[in-house]
Amino acid sequence: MENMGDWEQKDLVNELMLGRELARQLQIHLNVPSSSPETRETLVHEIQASYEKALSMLNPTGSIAIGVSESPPSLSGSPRTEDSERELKDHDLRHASRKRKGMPRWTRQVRVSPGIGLEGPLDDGFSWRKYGQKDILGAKYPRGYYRCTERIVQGCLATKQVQLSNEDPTIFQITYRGRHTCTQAHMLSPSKPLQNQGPTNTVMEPQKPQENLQQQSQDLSSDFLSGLKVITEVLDSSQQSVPPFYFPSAASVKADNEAFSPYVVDKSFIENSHFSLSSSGMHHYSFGGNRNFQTSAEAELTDIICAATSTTDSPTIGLDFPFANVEFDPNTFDNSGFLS
DNA sequence: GGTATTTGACCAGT
DNA sequence: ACTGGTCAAATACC
Repeated sequence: MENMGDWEQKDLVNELMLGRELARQLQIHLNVPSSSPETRETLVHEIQASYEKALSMLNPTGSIAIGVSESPPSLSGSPRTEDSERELKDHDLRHASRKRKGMPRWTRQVRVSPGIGLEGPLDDGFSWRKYGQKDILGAKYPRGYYRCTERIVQGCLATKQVQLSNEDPTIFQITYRGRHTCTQAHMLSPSKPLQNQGPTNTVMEPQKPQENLQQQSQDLSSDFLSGLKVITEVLDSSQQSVPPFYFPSAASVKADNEAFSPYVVDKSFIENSHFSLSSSGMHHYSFGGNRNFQTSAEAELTDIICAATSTTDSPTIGLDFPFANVEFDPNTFDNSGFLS
């Protein structure tokens, strides 16, 4: 058994190494004329984020991590989450524990500004399928459960939960769990996110440099940003306290949407603004509606916080698997668009 | 008809 | 026993 100190130190080292690697990448990009300014900027921000994380580790009172703290780190000392997932997958997804206790998870909060239209956390480029919604004790709004659409085909166990903040309905709390093991993860590249996008939609620009930033800072490991687009419906402020809230599940929402409130997420938009990956030609999802809402370009999307929490050993974002062992996996960076 | 979502029930962890 | 997470049948949508 290892003591906490060891874990912290390990995470700190990982974070610092990550920063070093990012700096290295930046250097490479600086020497490559074809490298886009956005990429460089992203790297810079990533480096900063990495240092901030490292500092926050040294200073527990730091405000970076908000955690969704979950179960304590694995006592075995080895990052077994991924292995556990694979085991489950290998055995039988259906019979696997319904509560994936050992899954790493991190939360991201996204603010949507009513009246402006908004958007959310963007596209992570992953396709998600809603498999449940539940009222949570103490929460005003239900929580929506989404899983990677590649789950069945590729056994990808990544899932995410979306819920409106109790205190501030303008904030979406998105919790990612598990790592993407599907091909989507390998195809994503923040630097060129919308490759498959057909018509350009001005509605939302899924990948602004800043967003890349956010993404990378949250999950360097790539996979996760999840893609939601949240659109704020234009309603009167009086309605902000809002009634029923539903999550965007991709599509269906339409009918009910009308009924709900300030935030509508609706698949119908997809047509206007979509993101998606499509290696497999799956669906494009986006949350948000497009009816009376204003869209994203002006939307004030604020990624307020992102925190990563690993149930097992790495409490920091981006250190989740690949970095947990203090090894950089080129693919990881590749996924993040750091490498060509 | 195929695919995605909804929703009540079931199961596991605390 | 309670709560959160997932399953799966029913339903809706394209």
